[in-house]
Amino acid sequence: MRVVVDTSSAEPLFAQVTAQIRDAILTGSLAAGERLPSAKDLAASLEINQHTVLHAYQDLRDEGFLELRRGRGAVVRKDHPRPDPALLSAIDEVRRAAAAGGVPLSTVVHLLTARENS
Amino acid sequence: MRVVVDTSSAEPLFAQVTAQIRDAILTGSLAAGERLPSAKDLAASLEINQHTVLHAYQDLRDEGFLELRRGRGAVVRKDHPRPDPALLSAIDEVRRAAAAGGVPLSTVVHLLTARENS
DNA sequence: ACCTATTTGTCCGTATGTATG
DNA sequence: CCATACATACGGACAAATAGG
Repeated sequence: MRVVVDTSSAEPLFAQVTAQIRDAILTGSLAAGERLPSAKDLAASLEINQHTVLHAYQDLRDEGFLELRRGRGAVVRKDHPRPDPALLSAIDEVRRAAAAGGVPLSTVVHLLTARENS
Repeated sequence: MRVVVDTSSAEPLFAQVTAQIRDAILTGSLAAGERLPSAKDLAASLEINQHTVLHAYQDLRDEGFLELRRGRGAVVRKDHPRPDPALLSAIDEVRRAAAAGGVPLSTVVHLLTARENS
């Protein structure tokens, strides 16, 4: 499981971790039942605080992707959410339209994520 | 808006705050559009940490009850979730059954909330 | 246009508790 | 009994958005 963080990014560190792990699960590179590194270890390897990783883990738990247990660690749930086929095709459509219009993906990401702060 | 916390309770402080505010909203004693005290102020009046209150506020935001804005504070959303009538009647049913069987509400609460740690 | 105070958002560090193995 | 690992709480610091003067 490869995770990287960019301290200079505007995206919060915990959100970066959340997004990457969520992605790893959705793409299958993190299999159901698989155990994640402990928050302490992952934090050490990323050189960030353990709480920041725990924040990410807890968000993923709330989203239904992880099961967290004291003393045991974080495990990918077997019944974790899977992307709706309609969503996948919609994403595909966006990718095609962006490519056709010469719009860089970074712009698409910006349009997609821009919102009133929450 | 009256909130109290019990430090000796097994329920986490932030969860106590979350539950009481959620309840106040659902019962209407906290009206939509109403502004909550700042996390700092509420924390001071409860003699707990500001972060603990913020944790509660952010949970309630995630549940759709509050809108949080920097510099502005926490406001009850106009379109906050309302209890499903089916849920309310189910709760009523539980209350009747418990009363009929002489089961104390504390037992019902225990049965209802007992679960594997999350 | 500027400055200040307020308020939430994030991150770090530390400490303690609790469940697991 | 002991080590591991998540859970909660406290404290401090700084950033960013908002509101008001």
